[in-house]
Amino acid sequence: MELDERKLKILQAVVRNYLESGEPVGSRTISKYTDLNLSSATIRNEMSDLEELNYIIQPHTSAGRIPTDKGYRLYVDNMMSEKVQEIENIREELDKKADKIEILLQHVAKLLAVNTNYTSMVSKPKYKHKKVKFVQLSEVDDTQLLAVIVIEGNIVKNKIINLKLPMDKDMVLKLNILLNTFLQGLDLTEINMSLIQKMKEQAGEYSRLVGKILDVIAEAVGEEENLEIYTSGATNILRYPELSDAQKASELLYTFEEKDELTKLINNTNFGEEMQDRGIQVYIGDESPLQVMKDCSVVTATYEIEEGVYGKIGIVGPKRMDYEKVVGTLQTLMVQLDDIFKNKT
Amino acid sequence: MELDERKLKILQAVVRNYLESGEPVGSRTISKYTDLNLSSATIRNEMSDLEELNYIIQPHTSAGRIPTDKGYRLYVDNMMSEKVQEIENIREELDKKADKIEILLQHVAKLLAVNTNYTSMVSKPKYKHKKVKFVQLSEVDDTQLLAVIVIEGNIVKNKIINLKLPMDKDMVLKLNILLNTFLQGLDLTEINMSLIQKMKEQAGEYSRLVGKILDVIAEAVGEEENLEIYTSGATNILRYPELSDAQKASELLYTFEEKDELTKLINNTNFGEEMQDRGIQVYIGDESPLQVMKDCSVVTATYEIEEGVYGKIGIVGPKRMDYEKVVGTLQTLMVQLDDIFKNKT
DNA sequence: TATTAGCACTCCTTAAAGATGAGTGCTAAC
DNA sequence: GTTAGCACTCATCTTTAAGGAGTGCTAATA
Repeated sequence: MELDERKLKILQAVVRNYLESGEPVGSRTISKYTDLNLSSATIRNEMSDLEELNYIIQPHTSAGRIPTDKGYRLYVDNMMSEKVQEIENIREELDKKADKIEILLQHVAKLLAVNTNYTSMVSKPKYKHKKVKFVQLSEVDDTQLLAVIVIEGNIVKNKIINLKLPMDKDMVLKLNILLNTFLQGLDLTEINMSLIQKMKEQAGEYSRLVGKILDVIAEAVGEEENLEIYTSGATNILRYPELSDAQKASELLYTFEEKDELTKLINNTNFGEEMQDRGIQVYIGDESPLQVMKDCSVVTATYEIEEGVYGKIGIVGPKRMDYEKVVGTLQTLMVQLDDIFKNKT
Repeated sequence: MELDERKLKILQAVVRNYLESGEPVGSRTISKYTDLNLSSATIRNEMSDLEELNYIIQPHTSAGRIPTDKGYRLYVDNMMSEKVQEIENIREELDKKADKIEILLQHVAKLLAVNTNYTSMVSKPKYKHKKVKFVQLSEVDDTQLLAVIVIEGNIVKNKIINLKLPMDKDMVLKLNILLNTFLQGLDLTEINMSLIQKMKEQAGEYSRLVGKILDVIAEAVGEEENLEIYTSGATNILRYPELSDAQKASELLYTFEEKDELTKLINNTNFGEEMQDRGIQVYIGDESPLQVMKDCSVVTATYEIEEGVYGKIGIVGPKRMDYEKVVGTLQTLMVQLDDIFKNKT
């Protein structure tokens, strides 16, 4: 059975109302709230139908209705097709901080949390198949070497290496040439055992040092792998009574504190269901990849900082989330971020 | 009026008991709990005295007693003088991660939180009057320069600088020499305008580049200034009913999420009241420098990673904190950290 | 036929009213 | 100085009742 215009409007009214109040909404409220000019009795009949169709549900007899996951879903799908455009001046805020990507992202997270009153999370972009761009050893002092590695995306890693014996200046130069000749332009998977063997041979007595440096490279690249996540506004969940009972709140907050669970969310790119614009995905209740969030809704968006290098931004809140605002904000943010990254490069 | 042995023992019993249960403790409980072999009636008389002296208090008539801040204070002071020594094998845990100081400290925070079931925080050590140890410019490619700065304490900072025109290799070399000659061994306050002027003169057409690099240095050092704080186990506060009502919990959690308030705690080194060993300080209730923590107790300890370079570790929990354990754990931890830093340098 | 008014009914929420019990203070006896 | 005993207080828990929001159904209406 298809929903006619009127049922749709009523459903929408129920959802909207519930978003604001968090209380089950009754027929009389809808009757007044909408411009349908129908009596509560008529609404009741329609609501009864909607309940039968599993879009809304009564928490108990003689209570108003609240949307089911299916109801939210319909609402979201419907709403998404409408043009949402709130050009905000988020941009200004961002420009100030656009210097270091970590700080920028942390800032983005905060901005989102403050703007929406939900919890936000931002993942650091994942560089895949990063190539080594540049390697350099320098003497800091007699017994300390500094190894600097630049990989694609201008990620710079460094490590201090302690030496037992002072090193010849010429040797440092030689090693530098050796390292760069061998490694430049290579991707981590291409640095294999036979290559390492060759390098060590050429390094002669310093073969152990070369080994160490390669370790640093591996570590540097690897570190980037286990993707970092920045969160903000975790305490916002306490604003919503339906999430803030001791048990749930505690679990949720713990998840945000520990963060490692969140990677599941970030990695869950379900291309099939992906939304049209900018990869915005909405998970409602059980749809979420995370069990702890079964009473929440999660909205994620993908941002791209350069070809093939992307990260995710997410909002976690109660099911009665203000989807319009969240999706709108995320969309604007995506545009802004795009801009910033384009102009930067 | 001085407390006699027996009163002290009773007070101690009240505190201990309350630490465990979180409930007001009655006379009968004490009568059984201690080895004083006194009837509950006697205990009642003594408790009545203790109440008059403001060491304990009744939340309401016909309830047991709970310690006042003053009572806790006496307990802590008394307990601290006793030798607490629980050599734990925290060490093992730490060694694994002792690589990057950020990771180490984060790990310390987590370890503490897990071990104590309270919330922990660790501040990154503050390097004062850091001297520039080494500066290096390298060409990454035609239009990108990499500036690396090593400052005392082996803190490495780097920044990619985009060039409009490719740069001569010789020039890079020259600039490197220039930078190092001028800057090595200098402290930030010593890099003044006249010095900068001189350097720019010598750099000729690249004076703007020198300016940029100096900016990077300033930024690098400055960044280190606003001290970072790592926290762990913030959700632990929800374990304690007296802290976990919506209002308090929310404020506390927010404080831990935002962190910037915490600097007040970290910076509050009150040398007057400092504890004998290793600068352990205990703030009970209102004694805390932070208003939000007026219902908590805070224990902080200072660690030193090298002469004059120190950071702080803190534990925040309910007033009925297991002071013995916390102080003990902190002491052990201090020893371990000392060890690690000594061996590393 | 679709809409609406009216009414009985359900069941959550809140408040009030006991019942319970832990713990005290006091007194009198040991 | 210590202790047993007992009346008394007051939070907490349980029960009960009142209130009210909202529904479903039926019958009347346009």
